[in-house]
Amino acid sequence: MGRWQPNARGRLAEAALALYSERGYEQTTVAEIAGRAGLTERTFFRHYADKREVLFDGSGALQELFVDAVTGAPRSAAPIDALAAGLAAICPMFADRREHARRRQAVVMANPELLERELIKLASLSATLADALRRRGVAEPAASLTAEAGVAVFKVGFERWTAAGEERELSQVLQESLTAFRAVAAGGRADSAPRTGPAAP
Amino acid sequence: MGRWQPNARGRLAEAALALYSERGYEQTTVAEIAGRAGLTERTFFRHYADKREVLFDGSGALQELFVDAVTGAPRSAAPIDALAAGLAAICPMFADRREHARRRQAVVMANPELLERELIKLASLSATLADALRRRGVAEPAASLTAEAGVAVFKVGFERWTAAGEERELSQVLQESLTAFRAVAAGGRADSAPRTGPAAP
DNA sequence: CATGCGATGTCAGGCACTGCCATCACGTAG
DNA sequence: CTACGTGATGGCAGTGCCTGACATCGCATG
Repeated sequence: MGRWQPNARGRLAEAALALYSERGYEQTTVAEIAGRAGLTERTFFRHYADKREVLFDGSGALQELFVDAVTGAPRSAAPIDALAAGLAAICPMFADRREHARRRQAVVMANPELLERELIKLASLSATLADALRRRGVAEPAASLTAEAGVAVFKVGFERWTAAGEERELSQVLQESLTAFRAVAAGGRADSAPRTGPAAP
Repeated sequence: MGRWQPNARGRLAEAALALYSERGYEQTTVAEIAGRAGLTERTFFRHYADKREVLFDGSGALQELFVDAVTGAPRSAAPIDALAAGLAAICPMFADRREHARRRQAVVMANPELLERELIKLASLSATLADALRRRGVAEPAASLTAEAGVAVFKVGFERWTAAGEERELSQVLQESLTAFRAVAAGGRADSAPRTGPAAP
């Protein structure tokens, strides 16, 4: 047996989520997280850059899956359809993890500092997606706008999935969000009433 | 004459932008900002909640302008057109302020902590816009997605405006971004080539 | 056994931010 | 004119996040 217990990183992440849930993010000190994981504060900061990052371990893998799927979509696919392929690719990552996602989502939404970190992760995803789209030949500002749209669909869909019942699959909710988005952008009223005239900025 | 120099808040904001530009955000201490404004560190924190907030004084007014215009759009206007009215309403706020916007933009983009704050301000704007749209009768998830789209158009357009020459007006750039966005969401290739088949998530 | 290496611990310190109390000019009641 | 309340500020101590420098310890390799 080694000198140290295995998986220190994972133990820190577990301890942090548990303590943030139990007593709140601000009321939890890094020393307490480290202590619960059987480590010291200094070691916590060797594994995670700061007190927030400990909740965002999987964001790199998510971004990689999403972007690779967009890059690998058929050359004939329109930008919005390449995005759809990316959304489909990340769904397996959350299979059997809805309960974990719910707990994490509750903690993040309850703390502005954590929400800020979540948002910059999504912005990083958006920037990388825009880059992938440009390599597919999409011009600006269409590439950036498409990427932002994809992230918006993911964000809204993911939130609805965590709030939904067990019978609704993530892939299904994301597909619905994408469909609703297409309708809105096309100028639909989204409330079954007829429309009349547009306005210009 | 009063005991204190007037406009302490504004002096702090000016000093902060100047120091963040000159020597960088991380290399600037709050005590230095306060000193440059002829005040103390303690007083800085009475005017601004933290070291980042000092760069976001106008965000409340921006949000108010945007949301009020969406709320006040004709009942007959589709959601996306109400958004266009909001985008038009905020343009005067930046008249003759492009140079200030450029300096601030450069500082914010160069520092992840400041970018996080910028993103949460935009998220707050998005949430308030979604609320305004729901009050107009727009259902979910269309309301949230439309709001996210509006913020995306503003973000992308604003960045392009700060990077553009003096002859391009903000209202013009925002209108172009909105048009590009509509095209992308409709499934356009955005690169003048014909499209073939879509994909589903 | 000697040596290097990797993960951890220990310690000192800077800086962001907060709570508490003091200060001081100004306005106003008496 | 004096006394008192008020609002913006200063001073100071304290907590917690985060970092740099150095020490420790088990393991692998020679």
